[in-house]
Amino acid sequence: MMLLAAKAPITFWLSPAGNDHRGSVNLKFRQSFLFVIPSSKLSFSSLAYAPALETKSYMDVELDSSRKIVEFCEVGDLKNAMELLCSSQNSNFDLGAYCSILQLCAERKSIRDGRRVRSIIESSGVMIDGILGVKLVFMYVKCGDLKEGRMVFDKLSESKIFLWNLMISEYSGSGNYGESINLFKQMLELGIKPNSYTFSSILKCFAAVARVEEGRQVHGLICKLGFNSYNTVVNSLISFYFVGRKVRCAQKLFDELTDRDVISWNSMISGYVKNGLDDRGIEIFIKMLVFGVDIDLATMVNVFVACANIGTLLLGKVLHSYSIKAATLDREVRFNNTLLDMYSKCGDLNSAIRVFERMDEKTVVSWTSMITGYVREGLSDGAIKLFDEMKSRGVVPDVYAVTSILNACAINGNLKSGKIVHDYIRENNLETNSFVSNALTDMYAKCGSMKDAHDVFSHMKKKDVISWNTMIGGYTKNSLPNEALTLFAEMQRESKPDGTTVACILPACASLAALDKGREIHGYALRNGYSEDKYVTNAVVDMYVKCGLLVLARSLFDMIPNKDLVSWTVMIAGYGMHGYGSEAINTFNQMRMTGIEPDEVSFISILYACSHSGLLDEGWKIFNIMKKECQIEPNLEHYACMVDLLARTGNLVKAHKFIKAMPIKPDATIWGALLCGCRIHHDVKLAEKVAERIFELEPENTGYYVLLANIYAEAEKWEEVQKLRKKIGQRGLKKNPGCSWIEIKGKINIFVAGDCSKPQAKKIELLLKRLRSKMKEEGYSPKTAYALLNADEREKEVALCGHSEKLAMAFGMLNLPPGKTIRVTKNLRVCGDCHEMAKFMSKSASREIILRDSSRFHHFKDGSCSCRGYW
DNA sequence: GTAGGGTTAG
Repeated sequence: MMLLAAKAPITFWLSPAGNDHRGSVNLKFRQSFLFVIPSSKLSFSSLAYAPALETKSYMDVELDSSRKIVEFCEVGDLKNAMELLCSSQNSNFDLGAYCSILQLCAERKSIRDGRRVRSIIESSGVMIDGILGVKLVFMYVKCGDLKEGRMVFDKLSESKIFLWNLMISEYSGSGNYGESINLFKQMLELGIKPNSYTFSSILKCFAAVARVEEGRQVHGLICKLGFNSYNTVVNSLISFYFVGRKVRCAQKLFDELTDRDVISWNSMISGYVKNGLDDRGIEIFIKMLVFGVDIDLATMVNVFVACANIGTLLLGKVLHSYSIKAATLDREVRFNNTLLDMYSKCGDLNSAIRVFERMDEKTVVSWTSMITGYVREGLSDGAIKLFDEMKSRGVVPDVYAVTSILNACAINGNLKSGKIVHDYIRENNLETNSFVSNALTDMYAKCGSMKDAHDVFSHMKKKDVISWNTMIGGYTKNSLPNEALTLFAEMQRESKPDGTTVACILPACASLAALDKGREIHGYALRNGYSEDKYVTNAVVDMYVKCGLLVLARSLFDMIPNKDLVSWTVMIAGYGMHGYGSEAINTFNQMRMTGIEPDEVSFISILYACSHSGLLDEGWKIFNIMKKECQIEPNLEHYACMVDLLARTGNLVKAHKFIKAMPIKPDATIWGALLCGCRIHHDVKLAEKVAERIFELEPENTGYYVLLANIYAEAEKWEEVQKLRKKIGQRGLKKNPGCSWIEIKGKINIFVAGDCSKPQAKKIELLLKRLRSKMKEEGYSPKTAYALLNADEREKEVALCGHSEKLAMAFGMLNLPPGKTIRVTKNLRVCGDCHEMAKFMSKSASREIILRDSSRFHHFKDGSCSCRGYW
């Protein structure tokens, strides 16, 4: 006795008598037993014991062992079958034994045993072909090794239709539809006749890769070969046509099918539901009941999905009780998952919770559906709690659960929870999934942390269009339009922007008043067929409104065939911004006449429009409509509009009273609106009172200190101005620097107050000086109060000349062709002196100037401004 | 006999 190999598992030869027969190989092979003992079990005692094993002649062993292996396999005892196969090595086990054991390996998905069986067969010299080939391929594909299975399949001298079908369905199951189709074509070329199994598998493949035309040809072949009366084949055809959106073809096949089974009915319901025709799906279901067809799990799952899509809670409830009475489906986890999802989508979270709590078995899908239900109801905290509970119960979150909870954190702005989820994602390597990393980016963006968002985004190996859109939209919504535009330019080099990209980037153009860029993107949307998308059209109108092209915006708005609430709101807000209050009201009334009722946002737009046009009575009327006709409780923003309206129109005392009578606690914005009014109507006393309240509420907001300082300056109370300046300095507050910009030939030129470093600075200075002296000649005097410096008039005048909006306007005069409208945007409110100068410029140079400040638009033409003082 | 058609979430 001796060891032949030292590697695990150790194989050694043992002669029946314990003698070494190595001298005669053939003899030894026939008369020996092959032992395969794992090295860990190899010990002196087992070696010592081995020679004492009972021995028989090889013929007896072979018959006995084959029969015994089959018997072991029949009772499912793979362990003993394997032990016997391995321990009694001989070349002549019968095929039945090999087949049985390969079959069992396949059922148990034990590729290790399967491979061992294969090596034993091969070392015994038996050819792998015929039935053995079939079994071996079957074993490999069932154990998940499609590649090895294919290699064996390719070597077989001839293959029965069964194996072709097996390979086709396995490739299809692993998502490799192309290879399934290749095999199908190959078998047709070889003259192998497909059967009903082939057709039902292959139709799914043609549907999955949307090769509808080829699928139709297969339909032709089915008819030619006479398989068009097989219900399995027709059922597959029905599904195929539904996937290809050929609803009528599917219905026709169903109508002509005499031998309908439950799957035929279910296919019809599911097909209609997947084509968005939920009503038709439910109709089929009702017919099914009328015909007395027994429903099953798939029926109810489809029907609940239809109810969820329609949002018909009542029908959902009826069907819930029906299905419990008709069958015992409510123990099925899939049934309950769909059911609770239906309840939550129909807005009945409590019923969903009841279903959830009664479930014996809860899978990650059940938990995810509940989490999504909570998110849907805006209960993000509850969603986060559920997620933690799920984890503590040992349910492992998958990609869906993680994206759903990230969505909850995003909606809630809960950065802390979001970061904990991110840690979990990192630990479990889920970041490689693009859904997860897109959801992570979105969560960070919605929580306002664009740095973290960019971190996730930049580490993504594969960025899809959603990744780009999320990031660009994130920058836009976080008021970082320049970053959005830079990323958009980068995206154009690496990926193709879609309609969503356009809808995400246009607000950035709007906020920068980057008209040329906006036009370019609008053109891109038109060329690529995105201009039908309602998000795009609304964003286009909004962009033109905010870039000052109100007339164009209106004509594009008129061309929108199905205006939704957002379209109307954009237009109303547009009129408001440009000071066309009565047009805003007309549009508002038109909207209501078409049956669209305003929401909170559109009320803000219309109230804002009234206040910027001084329409006091109309504003009040709308404020009352909001409460009485639309049952919308006004929020802080609505109150702020009303205070603004009262204060602007000079009703300062009324405004003050209105604030005191508010049912909700006023914030700094409300008092700020009153403070603005105090400035317009020069009420220093009230201003001081109001400012005191504001400084308590928002001590860090520099804007209000500046506003009060302006009020003092206009009243020439220089001491007070000085005090306030000191206060600002002590608190370490810095005045937000005024900055204006103008786009020329697509390039945005930014000017900061007093900035002399710009190109053409000398020319600009000269132009402004000339204009100033001309203004003086015609009787204008500079509004030096706006200079806010306790200096002499001459110095103030110099300071005024450095205002950013003047620099930008002058730059426009110098660089735009004569007659072309000058469009300037400013980050703060326009200064009174600049406002005067713009009026003058528009007249003396006969040029329209459109100035957008942080509050509204000013159209200057022939020496007057559209704001008529309301700003 | 082994293979096929309908089944929940973002």
